[in-house]
Amino acid sequence: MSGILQALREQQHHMNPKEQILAQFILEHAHEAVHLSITELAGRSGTSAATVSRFCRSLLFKSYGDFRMKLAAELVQPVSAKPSYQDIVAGNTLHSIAQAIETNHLRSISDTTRQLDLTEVQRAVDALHDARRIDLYGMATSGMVAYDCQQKLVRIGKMAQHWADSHMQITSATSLGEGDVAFAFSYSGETPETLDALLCAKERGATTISLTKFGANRISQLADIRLYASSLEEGMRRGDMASRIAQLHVVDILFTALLSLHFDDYVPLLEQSFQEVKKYRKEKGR
Amino acid sequence: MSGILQALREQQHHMNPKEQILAQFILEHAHEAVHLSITELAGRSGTSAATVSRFCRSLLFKSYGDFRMKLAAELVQPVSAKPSYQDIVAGNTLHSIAQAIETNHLRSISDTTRQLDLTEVQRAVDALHDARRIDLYGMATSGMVAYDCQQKLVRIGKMAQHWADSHMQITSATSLGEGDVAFAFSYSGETPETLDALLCAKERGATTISLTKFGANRISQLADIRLYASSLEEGMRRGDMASRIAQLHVVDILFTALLSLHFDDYVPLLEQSFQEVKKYRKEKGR
DNA sequence: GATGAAGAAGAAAATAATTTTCATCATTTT
DNA sequence: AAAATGATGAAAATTATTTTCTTCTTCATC
Repeated sequence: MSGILQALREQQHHMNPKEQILAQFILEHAHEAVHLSITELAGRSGTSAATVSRFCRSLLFKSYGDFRMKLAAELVQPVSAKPSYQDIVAGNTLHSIAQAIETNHLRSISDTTRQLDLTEVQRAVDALHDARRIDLYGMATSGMVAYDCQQKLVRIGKMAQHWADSHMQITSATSLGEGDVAFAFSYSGETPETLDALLCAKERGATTISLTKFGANRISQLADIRLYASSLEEGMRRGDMASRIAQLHVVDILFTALLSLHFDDYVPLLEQSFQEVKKYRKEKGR
Repeated sequence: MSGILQALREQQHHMNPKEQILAQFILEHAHEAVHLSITELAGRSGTSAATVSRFCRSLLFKSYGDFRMKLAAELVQPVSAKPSYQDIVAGNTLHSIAQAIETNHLRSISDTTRQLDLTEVQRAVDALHDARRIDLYGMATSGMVAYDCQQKLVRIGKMAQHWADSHMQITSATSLGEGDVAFAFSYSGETPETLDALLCAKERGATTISLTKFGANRISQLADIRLYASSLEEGMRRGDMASRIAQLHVVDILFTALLSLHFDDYVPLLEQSFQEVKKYRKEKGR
């Protein structure tokens, strides 16, 4: 079980009463729900159309239609087609560990791709392309993803910075402005340091992009452009491993799209930086 | 190819002119089409909303919405149906880019798992567990992997260091000795800076581990314990993206194995570090 | 070649669906 | 207990979709 239904299950208990009822109905009758109009769904679940509409948008879908389509896409994949996420416990054999991690990573990549909103990707690509300066925020594991993204952007001549230090993140955010981009990475979407930096950047007029786990969270709520990476089930140990892979996967798609859409601008730079590294080594006597 | 798209292709030539145009557009931009409203689709395909509506109903769908949902469901392919590695060129659509990267990453993870030598993994786990100090070497993209590995090791109380700076790598390697571990990450297996550091560590008596692409290469030749991550086909552009994912995958397996085999030693530490981060934040007033 | 029948297609009207606004009610805070 | 906050549904506004109606084209027949 993954994605939308998973997010519903996790967030159900933090919802308003009627929204909980609605979430419960959808969880129990998902296959039926996707065929219902908003009014029908409201009727069947004992709520109102207004509540359903608000519900979808509070889960950060663009509309009820958007929600319904993404749910439908999620439901077509028969559960049997792919093994689901597996947790890791003490005393497993090496083989079962490798197997479980493989399953988690594969799943997390395909879930992420499936739920990727290409319109948002396009917007992110455009924002990055047009950006004067790019700031990347992320702590711990997500800091790594931010760093990876920075490396890629620098290689194509973008002015991109990542600060592992949370004070420097804020300091840097303070000097952003219109035409700049602030890109926040956070598995939970609630990391305070990352949130602060993004908020600061937004207040200065920078375009904000978020890459968080699926579902409503404070960081993506703040962002102009919202990207999501699949999350493991709540309570799963070390969910950040799969999440980090999924986030990198999204970064790869972004970067490749950026390259592909502006091939002539960037590819020569990339080639050049590769050659220069080689040349520099030769000069040192290799 | 199946269902709706197949039907469109077959029936296309028995349709009215505008419907043919519409069918053609949908066949060419299926993934885009499912995100469009009836008016948008009509606009993009050079027809009218009325035509689109009639088109859907003449194909025996209940409504445009019904058509759109079923098409969306059809476009989600099961993992098994995905092709092998794909290269990325200029001017691809976002969808094909996302698809290609997904395919590469999925493939690279399963290849890596399949070819993983669990005996070597076991040896690496033991070496890491027994290590007094662990040095991690890697440049650029592989530096990220090294950094990720360091983060994990530190969280379970290991003395692990990663230096992005090649001079510091050597400096640090110089002070290693028997009972220490030097772990080299390199996509190509030929990165001179990483090779130098590993060589230096080996000469001082440290146990050496390598994580490189498959096949003979100087770094793995030097290492006592050899791990491999799948590489994309030769000549593939930007193979380091998939390779990095594969390397992280191996790191995850290593780390999880380490945890699982010494559960009682490490898991409390991990739990503790997690709680401390939370507590520290609270004290700052959150 | 003119005439009319049949059907294709878009404009506009009608209908339906969705979102937003607004008023009400319940709950919590002061 | 009063005020403030927030949840909710009714209704209004907006938006999307379908149907109707009209025009235009094509093709068969005279």
